[in-house]
Amino acid sequence: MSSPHRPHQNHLLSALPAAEFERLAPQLKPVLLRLGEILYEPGGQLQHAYFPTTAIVSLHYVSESGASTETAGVGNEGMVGVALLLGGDTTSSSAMVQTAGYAYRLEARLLKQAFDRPGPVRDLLLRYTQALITQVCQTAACNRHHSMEQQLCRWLLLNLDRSPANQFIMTQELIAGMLGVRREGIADAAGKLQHAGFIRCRRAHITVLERIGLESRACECYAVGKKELNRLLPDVRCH
Amino acid sequence: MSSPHRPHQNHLLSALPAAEFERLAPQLKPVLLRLGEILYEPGGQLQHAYFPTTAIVSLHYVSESGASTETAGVGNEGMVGVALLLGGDTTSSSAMVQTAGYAYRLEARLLKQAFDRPGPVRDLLLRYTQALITQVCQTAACNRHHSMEQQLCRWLLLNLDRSPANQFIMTQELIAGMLGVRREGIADAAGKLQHAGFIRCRRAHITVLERIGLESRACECYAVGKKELNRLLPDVRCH
DNA sequence: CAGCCTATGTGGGCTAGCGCACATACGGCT
DNA sequence: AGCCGTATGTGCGCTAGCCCACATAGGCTG
Repeated sequence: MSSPHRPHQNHLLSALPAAEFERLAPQLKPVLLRLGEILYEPGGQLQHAYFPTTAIVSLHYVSESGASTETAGVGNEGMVGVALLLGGDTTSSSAMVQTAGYAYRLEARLLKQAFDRPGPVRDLLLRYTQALITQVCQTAACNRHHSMEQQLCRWLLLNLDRSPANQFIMTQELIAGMLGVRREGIADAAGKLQHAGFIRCRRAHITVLERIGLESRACECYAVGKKELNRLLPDVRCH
Repeated sequence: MSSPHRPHQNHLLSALPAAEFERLAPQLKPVLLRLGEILYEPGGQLQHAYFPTTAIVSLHYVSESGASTETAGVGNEGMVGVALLLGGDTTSSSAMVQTAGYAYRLEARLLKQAFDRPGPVRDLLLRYTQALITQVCQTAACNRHHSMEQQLCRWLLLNLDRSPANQFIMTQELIAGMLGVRREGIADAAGKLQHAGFIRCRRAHITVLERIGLESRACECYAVGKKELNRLLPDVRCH
């Protein structure tokens, strides 16, 4: 059956050996995440971890002045709530739902329990943590050196990989907020990509027409990051 | 005795319970790290972890075009080689010695062994990993939103906390390379700070005269990051 | 179908930081 | 002391991205 309620749509879950998966499965609760929903805020206690299937979550760092930047995104390739594994029960980041959809939720206590046992679950989660760190490092470098158009292309591609469709339902303002830039900047960059025929923008919709085009204009960060993810989580199918 | 060869000068090591420390101590080998030495490069196998005492190591992400950015620094508050814990034996970052000094080196195999046993060593290392992630996230946001002068102040303060003295032996060119900006930019920002009387620049030397001044011109990132580090590693004295 | 709210396109002035090109000054060396 | 290599100060033109202000145009609601 093709309901959205299949844990295997999350690549981390599907990479687990059958026995481990069966043990975890009854504890996973499918939840619908709504656009804009905050899964956790800086300083708050994390109650659950989330394994997105169709939802996409954005991890930000929000500075005092209110300016915010996405440090990493999490979709069906990952898990939200790595801080639970690392022992600080809170994070200084916040996690916001960027694309509405489904995720499987696991109670913090149960996650820790699964993680404390040596074995494939722990290994997988640790490797995912490294992949996440890599993504954040890349974002730091990308923020410093690459143009807005390059960053937008990278961002679209990253999220395309996490999406079942080739269309995002999302305002440019929201994207700008994610990347920590001005809306006008995104409008400008998106305009160029649209002229080139790579994407098509309608009100609150962005459709990707030519993926190759985006890849050619993205900075290397996208390709490098994807390669690294595949290296770290080789048993996980990324499309 | 006040030789540089005391593991306790590293805050992670000194935070371990005595019994754990004694177990690890014979496996720690003091090494002198020279300025510019590369501890590991992207893709290379990590052979050792390092616990700096007086040395400071800079973790970078180097992009294809050669442009590089520091994603985090590691001094006596931390450890170089977190990737060993996470299971990818390599990293996509590189680690370079930014301030010459001493560190204690631990073989990768022994580190993993200590980490695999549940207990304080593992908990501490995991929490340190989270602190490191926080630092990288901050760097990403800081790169996006804050001025060069603010970032320079943050960088000086971070490294001051890791230094026994109030002086850095280091060219401005090197600092620029770390931050991923132009040398002239650093010269400019440093010039302003010098005019204000906060620092004093001689050839390849920067002396901090008024720490408070730097704090007032740094972005919030410094204070927030330090607070978070203290929260995550409360048993570790940061001065 | 008409009205309104919100999303997107566009333009003008401004600043930080870049790239380049020198001038200068420090400090180790013979 | 004098030399020379390297570190630092400075200036100029350029561009990306900022802030602000407004024009347009989807698309939902009544």
